[in-house]
Amino acid sequence: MKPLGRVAPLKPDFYNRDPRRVARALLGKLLVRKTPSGILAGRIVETEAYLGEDDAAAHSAAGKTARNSVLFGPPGHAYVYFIYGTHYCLNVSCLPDGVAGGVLFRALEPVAGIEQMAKVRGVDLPEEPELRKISILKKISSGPGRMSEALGVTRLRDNDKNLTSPRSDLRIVDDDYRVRRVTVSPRIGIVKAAKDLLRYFIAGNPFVS
DNA sequence: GAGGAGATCGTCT
DNA sequence: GACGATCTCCTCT
Repeated sequence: MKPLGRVAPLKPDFYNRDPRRVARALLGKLLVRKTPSGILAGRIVETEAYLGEDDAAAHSAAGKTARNSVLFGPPGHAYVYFIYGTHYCLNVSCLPDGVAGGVLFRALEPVAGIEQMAKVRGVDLPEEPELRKISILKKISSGPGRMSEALGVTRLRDNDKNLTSPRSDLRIVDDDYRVRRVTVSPRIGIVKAAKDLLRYFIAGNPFVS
């Protein structure tokens, strides 16, 4: 396995299909951020699919605006939005240029740069690895706002970034991790289309939000 | 551990 | 002018 910063990102074709399939396929992949002080990475353990103009809960439901235009663009681009006056959430666009759709990243299992991510999150991480309980590690990147802060994702910095470019400092890579079982449930925190089973997570993974 | 309220601002009505 | 694809802190148990 090459160093994480040198592994090629997933290609546009991976995202050029139904968001439900992308959301499921993204589980187990690594979300990687390259920074001057090192690599930050987490395994994707929880996602949600947003289907586009037919999905009442999706930002793209009311049509294209300046805010959501990335969702209508080519596949594999980052859609970052600001919510509740405090948090950023990261999505990736799906389907061909001109067709809306995306996948929200909801939780990561920290893999690399754990100390650096804990620091920016304000999480007090014990020196001794055996004292780093799951309950502490979960505070780093379990939840859409938390994982965005851990990786330094902002709208200004990352919105519309091409995650499939070899030059991108934010990318998704496959390290051949095999997901055993996926569970599906309703999406979190929405009112419209609240019953649709469009949330996907790795069964039994403790870092699910 | 559970539940409730406040934070805080860009976006759309 | 209302509200949201959330998180944290505080209180009560």
